[in-house]
Amino acid sequence: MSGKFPVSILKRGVAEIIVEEEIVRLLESGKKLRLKMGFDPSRPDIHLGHVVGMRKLRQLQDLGHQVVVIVGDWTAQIGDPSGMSQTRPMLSAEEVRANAETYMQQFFKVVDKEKTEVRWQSEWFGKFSLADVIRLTSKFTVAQLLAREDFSKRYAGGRPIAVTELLYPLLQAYDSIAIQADVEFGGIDQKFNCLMGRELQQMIGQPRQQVFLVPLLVGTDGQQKMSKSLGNYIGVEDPPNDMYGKVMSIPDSLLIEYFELLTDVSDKELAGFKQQLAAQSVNPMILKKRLAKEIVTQFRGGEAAKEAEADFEAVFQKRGLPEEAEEYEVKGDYLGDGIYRLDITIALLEKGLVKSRGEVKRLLAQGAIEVNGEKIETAIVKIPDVAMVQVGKRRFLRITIKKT
RNA sequence: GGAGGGGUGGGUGAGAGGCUAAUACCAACAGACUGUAAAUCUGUCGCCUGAAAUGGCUACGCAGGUUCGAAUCCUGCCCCCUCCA
Repeated sequence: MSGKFPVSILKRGVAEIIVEEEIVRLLESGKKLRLKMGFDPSRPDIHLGHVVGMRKLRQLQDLGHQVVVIVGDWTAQIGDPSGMSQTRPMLSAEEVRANAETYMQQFFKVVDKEKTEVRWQSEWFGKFSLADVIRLTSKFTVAQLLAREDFSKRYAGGRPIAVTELLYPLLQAYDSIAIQADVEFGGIDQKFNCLMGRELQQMIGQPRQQVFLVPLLVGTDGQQKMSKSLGNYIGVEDPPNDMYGKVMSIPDSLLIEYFELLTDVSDKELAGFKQQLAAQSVNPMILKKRLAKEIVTQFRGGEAAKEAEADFEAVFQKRGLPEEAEEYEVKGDYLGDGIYRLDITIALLEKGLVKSRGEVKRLLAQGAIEVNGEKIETAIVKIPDVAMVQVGKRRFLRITIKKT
């Protein structure tokens, strides 16, 4: 693990490194580094935004370094009782455990489990006394904490800042001491917290950790950072078809960024893509399909990616039908000649394709429902014993008549 | 302890007794177009009944009240925020 390492590790998909020279020195020293990554178990689902940093961890693991994941169970159980931040609900121990489990299982889709140590925050905070807490806080001033952009803005704007919020950076900083982190990873929005860790380590005489910050991935809306609560995310657990489709739904302008942060497509090839896009010599759709396939392959394997692509082509490019669809069985009135009559509303409702009867009416009025390829105007249809119902572009239901 | 501001549909945020199921924007959904679930344009966007005009129900923090009629007025309560102590 000593000596050489690919420069791209420090260049591609990196927002900021503090301090770059030091980290280079560490990497060259041959020391097995402890790479810290925190995880907030109040939200267990991993999406592509997290994957950016996870890929970095993996790259460094492949050089022989050690990942230390910290499950923030202790802070998650405290939550943020002020209710100031909805991202910090108070969780029970069981919830935390369950979340951690699903999280880790997703985490290891990218990060090498063999080279990962999982630590629980309560290992050290569980033993903390009030005196310890006060001792910890006494190392910092309010001004120091307010230096964080998020806080200073709110303070200046007269908006509330909960005391617990002020404390979180300190706790996170202490985590670095507890596990003796050499490098902490996080999104660029974690910069302040990570730097606190660095300072605190120095105060107690531990070598200061380096800080490795990755960019925040913009979500499918092309505007805001990817996050579950904004609904602009692509989850690593999303079914292949959804994952593929969601990637196809990102704005064209995000293409290069996604390739850069989420795939192993070489820098050289990337440069080519950029050029082609600029020269408009390629339809962005073609590149986006490549991207979608790459991403689905990472999480679901090549086979699933191929199928997802085939379905996408069939459904959206040829306006056809997917290979598989939800099944629904009902009785229908037999009209003779192998034709049945039934009201598809119930089926759509029960299968969750629509939210209400009102929605069915709206969709009908908009010509959005097809049965066996024909637009219908009322929910009462005459069909043979099997019918494929399509609602909009991407909702499908196969209805079969139950024979009694 | 004191002074002031506020709680409206998924979000932001108007409305200050009937014209309001509630402006606008965003999101979402649909249609058209496109080799994309990109972009763009158009439309829809509480629930239920009906083919539909219509009708019923639920909704503007909670509980009551005034009124023919309230998100809008009154009373009590709960919650949130800011500032001064």
